[in-house]
Parts: sequence; C-alpha cells; structure tokens
Amino acid sequence: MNLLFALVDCNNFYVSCERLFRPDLAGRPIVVLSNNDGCVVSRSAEAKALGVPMGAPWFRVKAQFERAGGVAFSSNYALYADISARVMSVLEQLAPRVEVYSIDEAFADLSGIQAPAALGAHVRATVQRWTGITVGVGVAPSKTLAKLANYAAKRWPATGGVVDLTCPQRRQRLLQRVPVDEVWGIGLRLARRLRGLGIHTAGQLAQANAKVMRRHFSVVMERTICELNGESCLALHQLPEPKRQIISSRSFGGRVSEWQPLREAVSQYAGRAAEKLREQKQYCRLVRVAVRTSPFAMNEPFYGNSAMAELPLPTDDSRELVQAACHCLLHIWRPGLVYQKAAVMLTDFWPPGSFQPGLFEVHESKPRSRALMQVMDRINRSGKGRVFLAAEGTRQGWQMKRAFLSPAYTTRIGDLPRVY
DNA sequence: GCTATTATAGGGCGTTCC
DNA sequence: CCGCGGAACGCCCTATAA
Repeated sequence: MNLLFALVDCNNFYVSCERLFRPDLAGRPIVVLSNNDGCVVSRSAEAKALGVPMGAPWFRVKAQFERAGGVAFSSNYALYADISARVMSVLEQLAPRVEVYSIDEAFADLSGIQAPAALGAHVRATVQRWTGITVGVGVAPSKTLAKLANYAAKRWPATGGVVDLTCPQRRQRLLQRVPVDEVWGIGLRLARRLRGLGIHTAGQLAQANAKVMRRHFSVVMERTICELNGESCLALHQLPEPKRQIISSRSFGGRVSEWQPLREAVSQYAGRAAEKLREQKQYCRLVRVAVRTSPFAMNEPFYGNSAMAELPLPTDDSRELVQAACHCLLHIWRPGLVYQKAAVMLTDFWPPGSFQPGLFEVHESKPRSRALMQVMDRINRSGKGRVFLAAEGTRQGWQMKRAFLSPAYTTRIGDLPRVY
C-alpha cells in the first residue's frame, strides 16, 4: 500500500490563540513576544505586512509597530498549550493515526484513504468550527513533501488551505517554484552551501544525487532528497519517544551580578527541571549548569561557562538536583560580571529501578523522598498555590519580564472570559 | 537599555578497550 | 611485551526546528 501523510499546521498559532478572546482586535497587527518580551515569535498577517521580521528584537520594532496601531502580547504558554491540546484532540477524532509534532503541528497517516484532499478540507473546517483556529493541510507521500504541500497551502490562498501532492505532475510544478530554504531540514547554513552549488529550488535539490550529497553533507541531506522524490524515509511516530535530556533555561528579567540571586535563579531552574523529570517518570545522574553574560553587550567582556556534576545514584529529588546544580555554579561563577542567562540541563536518564550501583558502594537516597516530591507536585498542580525550596529565594528580582501577559482564559477559574 | 527556549541528530575527534 | 587497528564511547560542536 502506498504511504500518504498529512501535515496539519496552525496559522500564526500564538497570535491566533490571543485573538480567540479578543475579537475587538480584528484587523489590527498583532505579535506575540518570546520569554522576557525579548523577540517577536508569532505575527498576524497584518504584522507581517508591516514588515516585522520573525525573531526581531522587540526593542527595535516596538516604536514603529505601536505607531502603526499594533498590539503585542507576552507569551502565555498556559493558554497556547491548552488550545493546542484541543486542536490535537479534534485531529485525533478525525484521523486514524496522529503524531503530535510540536505545539502547533501534527502529522497524520492517511495511507489507504480514498479521498485525502476531501478529508483534509473536512479537518480544516472542523478544527475551525470547534476551536476557532485556522489550520493549513498538506498531503503527500512523504513527511518532507507534506510539509512542502502545507507551505503551498499557506502561501497561495487560492488553494483554500489544502494542498494534495499525490499527483506527480503537480508535485513537480510546486518543487520548481519553492526556494530551497523552504524545504524541511534545510536551514540558513545548508541553504547557503546549496546555493553555492547552484541549487536554488526544491526541484533542483530533488534532482541531486542522494549518495553524492550524503558524502558532501550528511545522511540527513540524503534522506531529504529521497523524501522530496516521494520515497518516505521518516516514519510516523504516534508515541512520543522518552526524553533523553531536560533543559530549563531562561534569560533574567534584570541583570544579575551577585552570587545570592544567581544561586536562587539556578535553584529555581533546577527545581523546574526536576519537576519535568518526575513528569517523565525518569531519574537522572548528570546535572549541568551554564551561565553567560550578554553576547550583545559590546562594552562588557563576554563570559560563558558550564560545569557538570555526577550524582552517586540517579535521582528525581528536587533537593538533590538543586544541591548538585548549586555545586556546579560554585565552579563557574566569577564576581564582577553581569549575567544575562542561566541554564540547568539534566542528562543520563535511568528508568526507575534500572540502575545497578557498584557492589561495594553504599549510597542512601533521602528517606521519604518519593512521598515529599509527590506532595509538592500535587500542591503545585492543584492551582491553589505553589510550594518551593527556600533555595529559590523570595525576592526573585531576576524573574522574567512579561509586561503584556493576557489572562489564562481557559486554565484559571478567575481568568474566565466574562460576557456582559 | 531592551536580542527566546527546548530538543534532537549527526559529525569530528580524542580516549579507552580489546 | 609491544604496537596496531577497529569498535565503542564520551564530549563538544554544528545545524535544525518550532
């Protein structure tokens, strides 16, 4: 049976989520900013028309954007995650096998479906009606081509938001028109190198010799070329792979120089990473902490460093992980610098009960650790308040900026939208 | 004066083991 | 006992994506 994939992608997802609850903003340019209100990460069509680039630092575009009547929002992940879950649950009702690929995208396996384009249109209309979110649908015999079909569905409104590339002639026509950097897996650097070889379009890349290109680039490039020719190399993964790495990384709302606030921030990040680790039902043995000053401050020297600690036994206890993280920080903190960002990384994961300690090693895990962590997690999930380790401090002047945060309309009872 | 976060794959290279 | 060569692994870096 011939394989067939669909890629369903939400249009301007974060902006669309904000718009659901602000119909008064129809027609206005809207952007959503990254953490710390740093960069533009989602733009409405009006904001794109104003020429606001993706990833633009907010402080650079702010004045002009607001003069043009634009409205900015801070990232509201509680809202986006909830809307995303609703969209995905609609997809799972309409398609037999779905892979949630990111917060705003999903692949579906449509192999054996009689009228895939009609199903695509049905999915689009249903998601629109049930969630208010507009999606584009691309259908093709490989994931990379489905991505490309989705690009076409968004790029050309005449498609009605659904493009089916099952027909090889249609596929060829599209490939010739799409610049090579729009191909999934081809970023800035690879596109530059490809153009150096005279490859400017997706069609030209599809015609390159896969084996030769593997030698010049990598196995990823080889697969991309095969996929562009309709030969599926990337399977649908319905079940997410267990994570192999957990990172909690954040820029500070203000600059941090002193040991104490830096230690508190790193403690909070380690505590958050530990929570994520417990969600995954994993234990970890390696903790790495990284700090850096701003790479953009030309008048200060740049400093960036990281240190790693190995725990005697894999753990998921916040107290042990925070302690290990602070131990790392001690080795890399230098006085007299202005830090901009810190990160805590957990790696070397072990499923419960799988770790075999050395025969003569005697290491006790903390008593009642399990019960304590469960209580902490339960309280913090209840929405009634938050408990945390004192190591995080209570002043928290480094907390991230979110000046334009919208209410948690769908996840906090006090923030429910009111209709008068 | 303000420039995001999180995750993965793969390559290169040095070390260790056999 | 020594050296060679390949496998396996650790570590760091690059590239990519959303």
